[in-house]
Amino acid sequence: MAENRSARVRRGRPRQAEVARLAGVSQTTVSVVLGGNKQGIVLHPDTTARVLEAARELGYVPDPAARRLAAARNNLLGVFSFTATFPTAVEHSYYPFLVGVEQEAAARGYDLVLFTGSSAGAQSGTSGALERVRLADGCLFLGRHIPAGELRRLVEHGYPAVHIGRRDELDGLAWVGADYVEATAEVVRQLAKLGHRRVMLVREDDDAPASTDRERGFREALATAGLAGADPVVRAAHPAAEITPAWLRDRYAEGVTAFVAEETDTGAAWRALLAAVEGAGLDAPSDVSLALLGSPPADLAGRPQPTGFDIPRAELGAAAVRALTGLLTTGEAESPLVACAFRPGSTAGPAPVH
Amino acid sequence: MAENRSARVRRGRPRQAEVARLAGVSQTTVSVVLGGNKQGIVLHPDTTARVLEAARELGYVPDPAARRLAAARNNLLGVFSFTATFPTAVEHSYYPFLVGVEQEAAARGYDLVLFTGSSAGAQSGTSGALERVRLADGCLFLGRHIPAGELRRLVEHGYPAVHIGRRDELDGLAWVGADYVEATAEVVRQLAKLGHRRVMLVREDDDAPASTDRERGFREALATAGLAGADPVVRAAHPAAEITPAWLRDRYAEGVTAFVAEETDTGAAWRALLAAVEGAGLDAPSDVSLALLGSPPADLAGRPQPTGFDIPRAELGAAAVRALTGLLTTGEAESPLVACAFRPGSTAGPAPVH
DNA sequence: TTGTAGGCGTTATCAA
DNA sequence: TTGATAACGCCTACAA
Repeated sequence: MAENRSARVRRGRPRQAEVARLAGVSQTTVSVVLGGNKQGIVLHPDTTARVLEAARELGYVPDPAARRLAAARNNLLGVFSFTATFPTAVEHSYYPFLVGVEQEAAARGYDLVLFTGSSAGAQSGTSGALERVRLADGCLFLGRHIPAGELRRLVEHGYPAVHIGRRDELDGLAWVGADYVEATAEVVRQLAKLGHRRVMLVREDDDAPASTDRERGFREALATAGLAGADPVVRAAHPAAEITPAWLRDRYAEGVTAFVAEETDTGAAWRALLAAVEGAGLDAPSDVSLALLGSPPADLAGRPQPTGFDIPRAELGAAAVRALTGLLTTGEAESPLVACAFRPGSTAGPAPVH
Repeated sequence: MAENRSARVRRGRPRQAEVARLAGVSQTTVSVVLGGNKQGIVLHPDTTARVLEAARELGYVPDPAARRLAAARNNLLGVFSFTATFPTAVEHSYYPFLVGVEQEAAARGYDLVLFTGSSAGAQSGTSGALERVRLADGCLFLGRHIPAGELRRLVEHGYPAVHIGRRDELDGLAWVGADYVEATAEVVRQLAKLGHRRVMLVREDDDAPASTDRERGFREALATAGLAGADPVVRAAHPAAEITPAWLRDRYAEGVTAFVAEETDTGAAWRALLAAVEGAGLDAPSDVSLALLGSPPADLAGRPQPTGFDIPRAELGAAAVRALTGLLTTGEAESPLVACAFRPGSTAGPAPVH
């Protein structure tokens, strides 16, 4: 019987009606009082006090589903990642973003719901998994490969959504992202200032915005510095195989004195660059300068700090929450770009007299 | 007006009633058909087909809030940690648990609500922060210092709660924990098998269950192996200061050939042990054998694998979810102990002929 | 100043 | 086989 199940399930979960009974008022009054009395209704202070006390005593917490259904808000923010949020391999995790998300959400009085729709346990690709997020007032999305169709549906229906990471292909989807263009340009400017005239970028063979933004910043800064020349960009599908000591020696012989690597999940490009330099019998930063457009992989954290920039992941998470709450309250999101801080590091130095 | 807001929110989002109208059936029939007809009601195939077709045509997707409200369960599990769930300082301390929690929750169709001790609900008053977890159907707790008073209140109210880590002092609180007693005993047995007759345990000066369990397993195994002797346990409040090369040399001179360290947050005991052995001019495993009751700190991951055991953190998280969902559905939790796998490692070897 | 009544979208019961 | 009808918990005009 429904009665039985309900009674069992809601055991220990008081409802407004019970608070009302205890306080000796109507359920409506409880709703008004606990709702902060936005309507400005004049209530007797005693009534208010009794209701609050009763709610406290019972440990009343509003049911999020009911709140949402009544066309009100939940104070729940969703987080949905297209891969598991906590994958076994820490290096693929969104943990650093969550640090900022959690802090900013808490500061603004929102609770966080982690929708597990796409973790390993769930039937992957289950269509409709995204719909669950509608339990929350709005949702943050992250991950490389988004189910565009489902997400589009949500956005078109006016559901507040913010993607962490630039995402232009979905019209109307708000996003926050790191300003890779500017951050990369700054790295190039620094190298130019150190006297480097020929700089090369090693990037993945992937057209993610994060990659193309870096390349754009790279090329623009080269042009501005008057360093445009032979094609300065290498796309490496398998960096370890392509960025060899021989390759590096050839570039060096041609006059290239600085190499810049894109940050990737595995850090493959950076690893290959380090190995190639060592294999070529060269030294950074005395012979060649190296820079990394992002952070080094965890297992290389002990090595000398790469010159480059840090992606402010926590700050991005916080900015995403601000954008989402902005969408929720004023209907408009704030500026989507977050600056990356330049990291001097110790892998770049003055260009050698060649 | 409420009408307006509701209308705006559900714009373009068909309801079962509309599917019913299009299919020429009642809304109930739609619910039954789309719900997979769990009740086994005999339906005319044509009816079913018409409903499905109408739903497809309209792009019907159920409203998660309404669904959860009607089901009288939100399928929301809380995860509460007294220190920030996403600590920046303590590197990923809860991360491994969350991996298992997320997977198991996803597999069972639950979403996660993330709470932190410092910020839950963002109320300025910290007291009562725990009450917010009632938003979820049940909650997982982790961390060393959970406020017992508040937690007791929840448990006494019949709120389903499971603690990750043994926690006996709170009557009626369910928990899951690693079987440190057995795992530690196994390490001692292995050392005994290698010929060690005198083994010492270095533990923290803290009475957390995780510590006392290890000590118990240690002593029991020693007794069973007939190796009981002078007090084999050292409590070190500041391992670095107490476990010195001189101290180690003295023990070695007394005939101690194997040292076992407890795993701690910082890995201080293990660090001190390694440093002391090196400082004493000894080598592991040729001179002395070392074992670690847990995993090494991240920055020592490159070093040789310590002999010892791995705490199955992900498995613990998963077990906690199973226990909690068991509480939610059948009212009873399953077996709380999870076995740790012995890790051979390379820091222990045959006892030297002394 | 407080209470009544209706509805949000879904599920489940029970009569037709 | 299908269709009223009543919850689920909360919010909010509106009446008292």
